[in-house]
Amino acid sequence: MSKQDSGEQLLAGTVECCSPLVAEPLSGEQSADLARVFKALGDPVRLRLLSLIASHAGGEACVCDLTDVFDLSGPTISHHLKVLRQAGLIVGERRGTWIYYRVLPDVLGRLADVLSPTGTHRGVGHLAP
Amino acid sequence: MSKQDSGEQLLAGTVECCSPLVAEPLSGEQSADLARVFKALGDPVRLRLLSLIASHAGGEACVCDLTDVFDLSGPTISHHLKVLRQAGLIVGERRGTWIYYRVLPDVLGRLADVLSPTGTHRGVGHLAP
DNA sequence: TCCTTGTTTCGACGACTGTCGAGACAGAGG
DNA sequence: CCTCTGTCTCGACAGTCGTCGAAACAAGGA
Repeated sequence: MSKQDSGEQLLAGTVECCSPLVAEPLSGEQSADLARVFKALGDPVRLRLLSLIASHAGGEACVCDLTDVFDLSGPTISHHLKVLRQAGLIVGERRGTWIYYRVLPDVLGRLADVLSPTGTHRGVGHLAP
Repeated sequence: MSKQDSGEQLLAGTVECCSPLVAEPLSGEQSADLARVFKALGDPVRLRLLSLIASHAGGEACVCDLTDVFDLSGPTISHHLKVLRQAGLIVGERRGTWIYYRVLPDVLGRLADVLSPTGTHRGVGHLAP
């Protein structure tokens, strides 16, 4: 356990399948990978954390900003941040006393692609050049 | 309780918020509604069911087609279909002996919108003919 | 050095979820 | 009428999840 987390950013890589849900049946492996990310999004607190971080000035927010928004204990917020981190949706970076979290936009774009009926989600055109 | 299910298609209506996650912080209510739908998508079996239905010929599939794909009992498949139904993602219609399920494309499009970094998901212009 | 503040990890608890078998309901066809 | 097939509902069970308090770790300042 020399690293910070176990499988930190693994999921972000696996959700690279760009065929939309409605076009062809998902394989067992694809659906398992996607489900992991959707499960991370399937909690109101995590969803709000994600949007708070993403919409914060500079695209990043420190934990101290996030804790005050909810009526939840610090450890609980930390737990949700860890889940989002392990899903490859956010990354944290320590700068001095505080830790700043930032959203990895590619994964969101790919998820949007999968959900889109057409699969044509322009705006993330530069994800795999 | 004269209807088939309790809150069958309620969620489909509430997920009409089109401001993307990354643009502004989600309210508590918005995040709760979105989380319900994402939670429904947060299971590999349900994700696969959804794509099997959506990609099936004619845009619909009967339960008998879906059951054979998985190593799961009938009641379990029925349970997952109910969850997808209650999330407003699919609808079922009985025709003779079999029950056919169909995907409601609007919700998927709106979810794609929310996840998209730009929020520009064209293709949902003609959702209510 | 010690102390204070910010953040995470560790156990523990109740609540929810996925799965199953048994049984009930709905149509079709004798 | 009865029977057969397809689908759903009902309980029950193990496993997972969200939450908390206590404690540990990290960095800065007196």
